[in-house]
Amino acid sequence: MALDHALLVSLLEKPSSGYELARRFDSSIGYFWHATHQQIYRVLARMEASGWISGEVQAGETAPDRKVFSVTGPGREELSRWLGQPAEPDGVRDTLMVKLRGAAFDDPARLLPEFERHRAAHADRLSRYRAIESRDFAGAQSASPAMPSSGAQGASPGVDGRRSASPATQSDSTVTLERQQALQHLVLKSGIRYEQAWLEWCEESMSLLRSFNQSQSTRTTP
Amino acid sequence: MALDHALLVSLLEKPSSGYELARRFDSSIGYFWHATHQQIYRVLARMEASGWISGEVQAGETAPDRKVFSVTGPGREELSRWLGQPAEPDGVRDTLMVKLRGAAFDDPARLLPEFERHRAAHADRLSRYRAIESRDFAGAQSASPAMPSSGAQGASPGVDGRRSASPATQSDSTVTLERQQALQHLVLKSGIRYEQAWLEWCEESMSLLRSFNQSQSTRTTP
DNA sequence: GGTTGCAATGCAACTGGTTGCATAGTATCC
DNA sequence: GGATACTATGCAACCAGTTGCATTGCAACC
Repeated sequence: MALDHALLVSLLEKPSSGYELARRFDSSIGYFWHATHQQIYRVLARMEASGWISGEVQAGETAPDRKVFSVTGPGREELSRWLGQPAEPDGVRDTLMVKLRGAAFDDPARLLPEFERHRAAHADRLSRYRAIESRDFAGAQSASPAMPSSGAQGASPGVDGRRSASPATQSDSTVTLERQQALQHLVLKSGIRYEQAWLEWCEESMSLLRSFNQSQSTRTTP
Repeated sequence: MALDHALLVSLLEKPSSGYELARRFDSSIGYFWHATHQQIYRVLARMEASGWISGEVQAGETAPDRKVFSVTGPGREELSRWLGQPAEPDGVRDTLMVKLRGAAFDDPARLLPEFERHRAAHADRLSRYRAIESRDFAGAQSASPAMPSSGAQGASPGVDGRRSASPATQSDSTVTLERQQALQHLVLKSGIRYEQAWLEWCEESMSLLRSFNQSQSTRTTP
């Protein structure tokens, strides 16, 4: 499984409590790997048991206690091992595709509201990515071709771009910040490309669905 | 869950046995929704129990017996209900992203072989999609911008494009073939766009990784 | 001073998905 | 005629992921 390793990476970038990680997974890393707090707590417990991470309880004076985890030597080794190990490309799983094909046996135009919603959600993600990019990776922006890009420029949440990495607390420090940044930028750019492609496709799909709506709008329910 | 509905759609497109579905899920539908034969058999059993599908055993004379399932009235209703119901956009889950971020704490160049493999896999998918498109949707091809697009033009497997749909056996037949085809084409186009975007991003990533390789190649293992 | 709300952690039960194994017939290869 | 491979189905055990609920502590609201 890769949640373990996603958490290891996250903890290397910044030692954190379970709660913090869960919030981080709602933004930054969570854009390409999601997990609930439940799952995170369980995996953290497991990893602590196997010695990959160690937790230290910080008694909060003005806040509840929190258990902050950081990666141990064995944890780093495990990560390194995992990195070197080949893995199958992950398949895509998009429910909308199933719905599209299913719509052939129903009224396709009924899907329009659903597409509308998804378009909004993806447009929102895209604009958040762009905001992060211009905040944390200014100077090397992704090219942005002419795109509709509706509203939604809400302030991006606590994403850990530039300011995240623990300064040099980590014992060995070959970990140059530039390197880390460049890699994080790549990940972000993948998200941007993905959302762009998705939105273009969405526009195309919606036109088609609309055209169905106008011509033959038979069958409301079988 | 959506596997149930993916199977319903698949069975509407063509009544099939579990085995057949499993093979279909290795190609066509499986490009955007994967499942093992185990899972498929289990879900089929469950759906038969709830009356969404009904199976008929065909004693094979020259081959082993097979149980062919087709969608019932209640099954169609369930599909229709599901189609009308809003769903959250599915999140992306790509292990490579985790690895990229993790690579900052290891030697990033070690990821190159992995990227090479993934590039090959994605390039392969893309060319299979294109093959299907020109076979089944000739005349309305996707625009193909200048792309490296390595070799691998292997014959596409038994994907159900044009020839799939059961002619008019289905009781009601408002289901025009053109409509079904257009929707299937959309799904395919989404796959094409996705793979294109992925490959472009992959090239960019590999250049960066290579540049790391040349400059500072410190740290082989921590 | 009770209510609402958020930070922080966790248990328990369930569902979805994976892995490993078992079986049985048919076809083909050498 | 025995080995190998593919069609076709399924059980059992396990692991990953989700959902629902419970608790404690602090802060702020009115």
